Amino acid sequence: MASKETKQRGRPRSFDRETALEQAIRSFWEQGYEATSISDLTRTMGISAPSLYAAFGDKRALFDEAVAEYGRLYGGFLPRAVAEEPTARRGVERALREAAAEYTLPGRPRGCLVISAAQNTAPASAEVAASLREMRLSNIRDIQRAITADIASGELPATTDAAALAHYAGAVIQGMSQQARDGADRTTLEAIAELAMKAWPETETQTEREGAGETEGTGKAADDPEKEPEAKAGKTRGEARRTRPRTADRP
Amino acid sequence: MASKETKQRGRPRSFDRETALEQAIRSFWEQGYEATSISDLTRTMGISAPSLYAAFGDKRALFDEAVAEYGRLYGGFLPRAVAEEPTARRGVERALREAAAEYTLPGRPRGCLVISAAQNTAPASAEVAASLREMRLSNIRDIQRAITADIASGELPATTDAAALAHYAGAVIQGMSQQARDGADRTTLEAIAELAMKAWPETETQTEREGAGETEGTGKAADDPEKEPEAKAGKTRGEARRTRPRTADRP
DNA sequence: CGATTTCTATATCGCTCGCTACAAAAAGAC
DNA sequence: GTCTTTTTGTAGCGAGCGATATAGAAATCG
Repeated sequence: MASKETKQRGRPRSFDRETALEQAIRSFWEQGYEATSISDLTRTMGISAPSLYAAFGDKRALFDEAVAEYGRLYGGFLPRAVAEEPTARRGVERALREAAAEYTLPGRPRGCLVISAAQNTAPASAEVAASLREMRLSNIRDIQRAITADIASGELPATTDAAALAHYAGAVIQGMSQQARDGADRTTLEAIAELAMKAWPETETQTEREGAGETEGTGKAADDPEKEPEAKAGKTRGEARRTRPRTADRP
Repeated sequence: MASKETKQRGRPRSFDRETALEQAIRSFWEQGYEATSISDLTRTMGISAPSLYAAFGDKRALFDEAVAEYGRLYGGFLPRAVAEEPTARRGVERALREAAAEYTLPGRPRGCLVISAAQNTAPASAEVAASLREMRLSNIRDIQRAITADIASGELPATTDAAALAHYAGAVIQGMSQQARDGADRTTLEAIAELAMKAWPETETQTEREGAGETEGTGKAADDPEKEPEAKAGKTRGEARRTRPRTADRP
């Protein structure tokens, strides 16, 4: 099945679907779901309404596809950082640092589409709001899972309140998104992120290790956001954190 | 000067203007500016459209009045806390604590109208968005001013980055608002607030400092020795409640 | 009592919304 | 070429938007 040899029969599409989707992402990212009208979309995507509906379904389907692509291209840094770093602290620290950069990159809408595109939602689009809220809660659950694992492994004190710490980190990220929309620059957001990490509980085994002179060497390279496509940025990453080396940092 | 003794000449208004405004606040608070339609408003306010326009002007004027009244009734706790507490730390700490309560009070829309009602804004209402953004920035400037004063007085280390610390506090508050909208309960928000304060710089003169009497400590000493036993719904009127004296933060 | 003033309800206005018929246009299949 | 399939632009659907014209209802004034 799925032989792509057969040529399209009818008149070929005169626009690039991915480019058009990219423009739709920008519109939704900047204005949110409700406030982005079909005529906004047809203008920025450079196509007519019937072409839009033929290629993407309806407004809701286009938005869903835009959100999925947004997660693949822009918004996946948080679950990625949490999944890839060996400790929750470093994961959150990296996520906050990357958020500071991602939320303020020149030439992009500011802040996080998922955080901001659902608000101001009329009852008619309650489904959209609920869907995006679920994504935000899922991100917080991801963080909480990492924290719980660190408590179990002794990386964090047994007295740590995992849920509270996770919600704190989520709040800081959401607050940073809000402030980015309000014009805060990258430096300001980075300062916020750095301050926020001062609230993180002391590492249980802080004094004993620290011998491995890793410090900067690898961190610099692993710092670059949006590098690997990360197959699916979707949710339901049940055991995504099994990559924890648990042996300090660097072999 | 203007004597209100003169009786109204025509047919008297058949609804209570303040009650109607209160309902308008709820609608805008829950749904935001854009998503709240005139028919939403006439339904919840219990009046017809012409009555609404006669009593409040247009939708924008009604919203402005609703925001002003919101600040008077609900949203003024942050500037109040910052202004009334003797130190920025205690001001922010109190503001965060009050935000946790205010954002989740039963029978009220969740979160902060100012933070959430402007997002998802179409170009047509750019003015509204700009106006609310300016209010958020003003709140952050208030915090920053208090921090700068504390640095000058030696209450905070001279190395403290006032702007960064202020933006951090603002981000935490905005993140808490977002999470309140997403269903976080008061306990969760309080845990976030408590964690956030662990990032606050150590007080310079942590041990003594009580009798030295800085200038502004004159009348401001109305910093209430615990008299109110945790007033339940006592939301307004800046009575500074405090669970423990300023000796230490940790049990 | 009219006369005047002000509020209320009905019934829209012009506009934009998301969405879609419709037929011409452009390709492969025969 | 002719037929079939798909995309294209035009043009417009019903519904809801913010805002109003109009006329009747309810109060005070002389």
